[in-house]
This record gives sequence, structure tokens and C-alpha cells, in this order.
Amino acid sequence: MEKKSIISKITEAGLKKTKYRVNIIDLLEKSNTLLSAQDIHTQLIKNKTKVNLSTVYRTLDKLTENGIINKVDIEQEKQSLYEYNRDEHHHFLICKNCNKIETIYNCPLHDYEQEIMKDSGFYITGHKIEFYGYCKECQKSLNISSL
Amino acid sequence: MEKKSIISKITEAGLKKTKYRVNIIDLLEKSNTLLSAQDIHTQLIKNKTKVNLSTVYRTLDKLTENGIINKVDIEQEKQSLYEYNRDEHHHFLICKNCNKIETIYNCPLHDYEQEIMKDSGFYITGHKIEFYGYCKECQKSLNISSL
DNA sequence: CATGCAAATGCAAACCGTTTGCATTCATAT
DNA sequence: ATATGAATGCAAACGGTTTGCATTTGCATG
Repeated sequence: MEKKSIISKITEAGLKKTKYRVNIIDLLEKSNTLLSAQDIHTQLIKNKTKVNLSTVYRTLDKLTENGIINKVDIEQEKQSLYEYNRDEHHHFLICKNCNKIETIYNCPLHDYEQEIMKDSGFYITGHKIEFYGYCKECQKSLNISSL
Repeated sequence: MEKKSIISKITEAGLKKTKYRVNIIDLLEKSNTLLSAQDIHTQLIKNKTKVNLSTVYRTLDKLTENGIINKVDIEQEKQSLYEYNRDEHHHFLICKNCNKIETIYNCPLHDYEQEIMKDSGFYITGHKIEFYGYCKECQKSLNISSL
């Protein structure tokens, strides 16, 4: 993503443009994996951007509040993870062996939610699914026959 | 559940029968809500069973490892919660207003999992769903029209 | 019933990801 | 150019959970 549109993301949210916000959005937008606050901190330091870990946390909070990024809490991960928000509903496939996290973009729950609402009276506004299992590579190395 | 069958649960798992294990299983089996380690500790103290919090944690770990209870991590809850394992596949409805957690017992994901496995090559062994929204009572108090 | 051994427990301290209070610096509206 | 509130750095606190170690307990065995 160009720097311009990163900056407009920030200002449109009513936030001040700071180098950390720009850098962190950029990092997340470019990353093809979920990143923890620590990961991001390490990356920034590596890129010669000295920054305090607590600033990273505060930045991530602000960006999450404003819908620019998503905070993702995965069951067995101790650290919260973050991703750039591309406004695409998705869920994660979590490998129990190598801990790799894959993303899937279709979701079958819409009809089912209607059904639950009718049956239970609970008004559903969102959901989260995590699938656990073994990725292609680990199936081979662990000798798991998938189908 | 009678005390006898609690004890056989413990011994069948190859664990020593201790008063804490018996009491904690009993508590969870009787509870109609999920309980945290703290909740359980408080309950035991209230029932005149002096016990250390770290023992509660160790007991819950052991019982979880042996499939007698389930550990449940809910997104915004800081503490892990525990429930007696009734071997019924289920998911939770989490009220964003009062934080009450309801349980639902049917699940539409089986067919969908087959599809994902075929499409992605990822071998799925389990999943977790959380639904967020508003329970019946909170819909009234917050004036949310559900349908 | 006595005994030995591994497992379970209590206690205090550590752990670790995250948050917070406060003084300083910075972004931006005027 | 400047004033003002927001953002940052730093160190310390927080809080749920884990751990090391000395002591106690459950239970298999004789």
C-alpha cells in the first residue's frame, strides 16, 4: 500500500500521523502472517526505528479501536496477534503441530445464525471460528492420512 | 453425580483420589455456569475446604489432561474457564452486554469441514466457535429489536 | 498394619504479556 | 510561531498462571 493511503487511513480516523503508526500499519499490511506486539517491536528495531514496546501496544490498541487493524486472540497463543483489516470475513486454520495459521475466506454460518436466533432468542452480531488440525506439510512429516 | 462415580472417574484416569479432585469435579458437575480457577478456589474456601490456589490450578490441569473437564478460553475473558466434560459437542453464545454465556448443542460445521479439507488440504480435527451478540434479557434492557 | 515411594500439596517467588503513571516530546490547529 | 492536547519513553505495577522446593499424602507392597 502506498504511504499516502496509509496516512489517510490514520487521519480519517482522527488520529495524529506519527512515524510509528505509519510504520506499524505498513508492516501489518505487508505481512502475510499474523504478528504479535513483540514481533512488531522486533521488526521496527531491526528497521532502525527505535521504539518502546509500550508504545507499540498503545499504537496497536488505537489502530484496533479505529478498525484499521484487527486483534486476533488464538486459543493457545499467549500473545495477542494482529493483522491488517482488509474487511473480508475470514477464519483461521491452526496447525496443532507447527502452529502455522492459515486463513479461509468463505464461511457457512450465516444461515445457521438465523436458525439459532429463531430458536434461542439470542441476537447474534458476530462470531469467531477456529479450526484445529494439521497442515499439508505436517500431515506428511507426521504420517497422517487425511482422506 | 454420586460420589462413587466421581471417584471412579478419577481412578480410571490413573490419578490418585484426593479430596480436592473429588470436590472440584463435584463443583463443576453441579455448576450450570463456567467457572474460573478463582471461582472454584473461592467456592472451596466457602465450603470450609482450605486449599491453595496453585493446587486448584494443578488439579484443573490434571483433570483437563485426562478429559474429565474442559478448559474453555473465551476471547475477552482474562481467566480461563472450566466446565465438566459431558461429551456433548457444543458452542457458546456470549452476551456482549452482561457477559452471560449460553450453550448450544447443535453444530452445522461437519459438512463444511469436509469441504475445507478437500479444498485446502488441511486436515481438520476439531473446531471452536464463539457467537457474540445480546441475550434475550439484554435485548430488552438495551432496546435492541432482534428480528 | 507398617512402610516406602511417587505423586500431590502449600507456600512464596517467579513469570510474562500487558498496562499504567508521569514527565517529556511531538503533531497540528490557530 | 506558538499553544495545547495527544503521543511517547521509561520504569514500575498488574494479574493470571506457573514453578521450585520442602512437606504431606495416597496407595501399592510386604
